[in-house]
Amino acid sequence: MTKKLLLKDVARLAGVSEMTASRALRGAPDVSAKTKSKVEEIARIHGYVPNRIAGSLSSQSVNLVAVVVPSLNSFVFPEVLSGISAVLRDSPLKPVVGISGYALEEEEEVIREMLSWRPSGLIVAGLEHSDPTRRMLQQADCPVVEVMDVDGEPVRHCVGISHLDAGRGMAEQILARGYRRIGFIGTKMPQDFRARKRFDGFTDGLAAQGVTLADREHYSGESSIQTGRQLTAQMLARSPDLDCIYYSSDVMSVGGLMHCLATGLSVPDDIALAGFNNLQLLQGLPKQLATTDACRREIGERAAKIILQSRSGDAGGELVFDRLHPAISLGETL
Amino acid sequence: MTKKLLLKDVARLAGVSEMTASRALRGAPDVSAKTKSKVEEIARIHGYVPNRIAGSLSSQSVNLVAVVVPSLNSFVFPEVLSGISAVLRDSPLKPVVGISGYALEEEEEVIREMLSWRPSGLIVAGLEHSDPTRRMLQQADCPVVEVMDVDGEPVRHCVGISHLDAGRGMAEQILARGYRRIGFIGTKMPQDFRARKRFDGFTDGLAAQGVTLADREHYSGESSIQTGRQLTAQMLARSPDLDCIYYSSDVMSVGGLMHCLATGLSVPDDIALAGFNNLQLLQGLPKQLATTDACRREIGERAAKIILQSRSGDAGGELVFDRLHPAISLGETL
DNA sequence: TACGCTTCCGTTATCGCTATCAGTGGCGCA
DNA sequence: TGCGCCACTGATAGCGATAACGGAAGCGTA
Repeated sequence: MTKKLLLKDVARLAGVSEMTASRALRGAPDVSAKTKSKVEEIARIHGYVPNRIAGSLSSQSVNLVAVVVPSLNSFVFPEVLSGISAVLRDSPLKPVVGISGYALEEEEEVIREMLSWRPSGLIVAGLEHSDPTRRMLQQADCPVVEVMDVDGEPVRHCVGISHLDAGRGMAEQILARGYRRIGFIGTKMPQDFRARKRFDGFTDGLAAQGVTLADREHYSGESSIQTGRQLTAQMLARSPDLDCIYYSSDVMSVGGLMHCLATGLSVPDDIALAGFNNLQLLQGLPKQLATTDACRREIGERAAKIILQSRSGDAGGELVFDRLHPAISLGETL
Repeated sequence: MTKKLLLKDVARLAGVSEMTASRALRGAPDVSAKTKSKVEEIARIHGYVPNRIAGSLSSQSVNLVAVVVPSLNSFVFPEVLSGISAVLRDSPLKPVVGISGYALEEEEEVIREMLSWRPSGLIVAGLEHSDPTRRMLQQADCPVVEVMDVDGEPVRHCVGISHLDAGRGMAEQILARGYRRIGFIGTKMPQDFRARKRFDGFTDGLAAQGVTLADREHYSGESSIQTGRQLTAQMLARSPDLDCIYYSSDVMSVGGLMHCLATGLSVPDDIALAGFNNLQLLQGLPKQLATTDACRREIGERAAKIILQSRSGDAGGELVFDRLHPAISLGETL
């Protein structure tokens, strides 16, 4: 923990001006190879770490992309992130993650914090925001992409899938395969807008063919295999005549499958199961669970590309509204 | 996207000086209640977002704690993170996550990037670093905590468990229950130092009682249930007389369990299984898998507390070396 | 009235780096 | 020789906020 080392120290030690040292370290042009290597050498030896706060203030540019997601525990957002990282990898931009915890007020706080660092872009999950948040997004002087969902009014760019359609689509598949006594297990609605949309789409899809939900259960807190298993057990105890359960998340449907394995229920003969997301988690289970792919990685990739494009000169840049089309895989449980 | 709004604009609109506006918005003292609410009102109406880059440069303080972990996909680090977040929640500090991808060069880059933002603290997973990284950590003028592991020489503070002991402990348990034909499935060593230590501890523990590994398999890439299942199938095909497999991660042992479920092998009668981490994922499976708790959340909490403490005046602050003691749970698979 | 104290607000000087522009020396060419 | 141009380097002026101090009222007390 020696004295703080500043650019001017490096410059002095290298026998050049601050400006030249700055240019050398940033790889800016107009520095002779000899000078450059001398400065780099000095910086390396002394372990100089530039102060990006000062640098960014001066250059009015920050090489960060803010990414705001509801949670990292839920298995779903890390994959969006890796899509983003992959695209940003060979660009000067780096992603920075903020967690909103499925709460609009917290989201507002996190986004305000993020924007106060003047990032080069902002990617945020979901279309639903508090009014102040929406205003911040509108006024932000960087590209903003709302991801995951397309059912609503984006502030600016948008990449996602229709969760309404996803729910509806699964309803159709389930009905087409003859199931009629159908249950639903999902998160408490106010927290997770996309889960609500899937639910609405699902009941819509059932209603279109005159079917109504036979049972439903809403839980709060993070989804987990255990919760899925418990709620499935409860629901089947309460409504033993169900022939199919639709879950708002794969993690939960895995729990359902575990219940069936443990109690000897045959899937899908005794009970059919379907989830949502197409999590990596589903690979390797004894039965391939039915699910809808949420295009998570692709959403991340596209969002990052939008940021890169709107940055690269293209003054303004087209407003992107990217609606991806998720594929249902029936697996072996429908 | 109106013109950028600066503090001076807010000040002008509120009819006060920049300094007063700054104080009002930060909740600093020496501002009358009336003036304060007026400034806040103006700021709110116009959606002013302070520029923290300028603010931090001026005040020489940044309310961020850098957290560098190898991955977010692996199920293990999100929980460390939530421990950190929980402790930091009611402090002015906020965690910022960086991903090192199990590669020392990338870690070096990420840490350099992080430190260039002059955070109030740095938490990094693991004790193994490149030389330049180690030098940066030593010179950093903020508290530094290396977490997860205690088998080695920390640069400064350290919170974690002994993975050597964890491996050794599991070996003892396995031997105590009479297993002798033992296999190991884990990640490729150069990538994951803690997995290697568990492996070393494990073989040590076996050797202490004259047992050697009957088979072993190393994979690269992220751990997954599917990989666990495949490698288990391969290993059992190759070495059908194994009576126990130890995995370097729970995700993998779940895969092993899935293989057994699918092929009708009885656990632990035909084959015993044990993993590591005590992931939440294990809850709700048909069989409770044997594992070692890695104290992930507690590690995160303690690390964050160290940061908070060394910040709060305590000039210097004691050097903390916190060795937690993980508990083995035998579950139903040993 | 004079003096001290508190309360509140403004002026000035950075913070550490980079954009900008103004040199400086060397070289080619007329 | 003189001029222009190129390659490189340095001096100056910010970037947008805050720290530190200085001052102007308002009030109580002697």
